[in-house]
Amino acid sequence: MIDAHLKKLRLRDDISAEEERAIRDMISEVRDIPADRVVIRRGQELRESLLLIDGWVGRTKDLRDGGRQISELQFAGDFTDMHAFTLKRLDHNIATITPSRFGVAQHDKVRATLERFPHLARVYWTMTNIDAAIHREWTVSLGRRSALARMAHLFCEILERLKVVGLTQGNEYDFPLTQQELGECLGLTSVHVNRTLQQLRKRRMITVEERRVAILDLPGLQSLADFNPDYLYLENKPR
Amino acid sequence: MIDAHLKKLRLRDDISAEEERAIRDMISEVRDIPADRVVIRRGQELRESLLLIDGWVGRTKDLRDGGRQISELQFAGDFTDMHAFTLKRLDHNIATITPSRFGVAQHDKVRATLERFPHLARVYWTMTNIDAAIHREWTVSLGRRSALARMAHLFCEILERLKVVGLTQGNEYDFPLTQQELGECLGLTSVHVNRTLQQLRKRRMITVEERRVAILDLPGLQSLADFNPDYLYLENKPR
DNA sequence: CGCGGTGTTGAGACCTGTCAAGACGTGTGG
DNA sequence: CCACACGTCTTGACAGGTCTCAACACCGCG
Repeated sequence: MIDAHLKKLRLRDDISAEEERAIRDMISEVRDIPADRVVIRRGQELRESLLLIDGWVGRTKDLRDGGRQISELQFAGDFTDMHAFTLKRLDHNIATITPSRFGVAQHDKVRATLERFPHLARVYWTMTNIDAAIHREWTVSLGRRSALARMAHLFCEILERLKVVGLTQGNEYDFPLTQQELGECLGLTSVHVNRTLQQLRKRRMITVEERRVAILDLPGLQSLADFNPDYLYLENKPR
Repeated sequence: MIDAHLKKLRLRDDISAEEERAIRDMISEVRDIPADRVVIRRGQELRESLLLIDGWVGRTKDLRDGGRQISELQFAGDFTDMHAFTLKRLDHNIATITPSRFGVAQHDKVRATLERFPHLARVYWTMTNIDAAIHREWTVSLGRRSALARMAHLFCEILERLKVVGLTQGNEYDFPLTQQELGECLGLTSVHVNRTLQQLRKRRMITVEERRVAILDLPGLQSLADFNPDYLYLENKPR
């Protein structure tokens, strides 16, 4: 059930059998949430963190004018709010995009586990640092890349991240976002998302249909996006 | 010398005298770097982290077309690359904006200290999580706010962060960025930065002169920016 | 069968970028 | 001490990318 999570961790560092047991023991409960729900609300005091077992989830912030910005997408295997273990409340919402299943880890239990296994503390610290790295790359996208390159970049990122947890088939993956939501990731209106998608299709780089993305020309897409996967830290090192 | 750093930590959690000694012991050396230098280069293997003692520094990423995006600013008291302790290399550069002084912490020493004081591990984890929160807020700025609101927001953020370490005088602070560099933070060209600054001046919200910012109408600026300091976690809680 | 959400298209407006030129201050070398 | 180069700030004219508003097609679902 948390296999995707272990895959994600083990891509970055070795996890012993004992540590694996400790991780499994942290999850006390499973919770299913429908699509389009705010699971964690900004500011709320938190005593538990949620491990995403299945579904797509986003970190979102609402704006005064009714708009919304998604600052990161999350997939199976991601601890959506491990940072709440230290922050105690979040500065953003956690909102489901699809129906999702979460494992619940009580902070008391997390704390005991991480004090017993300082190495695991470093591993989870690494994971939140990778989240920050993803944020930085989005900052670059939003600040400096054109709508077209920005969108190409996002499709490249999602491919790499889903690969880690075995959710790709070749260069294809399920893609449940509406054009509206895609725009909320990219800082674009849904109208412009629509036109930009058409450009990617016309260039025969991707197809998007039936909630599924197929990347036809990955090198071309990566080059268009100026995509360099270094920021995802897809490498096993002792942490 | 690391007083600003301790102020920053103690704003978020209590640090015992023993922990303070351990922190001081982590710093083995002081290093002075001139302005406009890349201190840490993307990808470089790191065995130490740098605590900024004095000066202004930015996390930067270079683009194919010669452009540059700054994804975060850092001031005295900030550990510029504590995340390298777990990541082992960075996905971005650390570049000085002004001449800067750093304290050096060897990772071996950091590791021993944090294993001895698990509470300090959580405190530093908290700090990197706050960096991530700042990244998210910049994502919102770049994705959804106008040039004017984005700039107003940055001036509000800098005021709050400098206040923590005692580098403000009322609502004024030294501000060493060129308009070019300010544009690299905000995803704007220097030409547009110039025009946007003029708007802020015309509205009598700020003055910027002689490398110094004075905020004349803080409530107005915050409202224009839709600024909410929650994301800076300016509160003392046990971590 | 009607309704709401989603995707698509068009026309026009507006924000921001591009290119270019000049003013100003500062540091450097002759 | 002057001449000059250089970086920074400023301004203007224009281009272009993205947004806004609007309308319509399509589809799943109650």
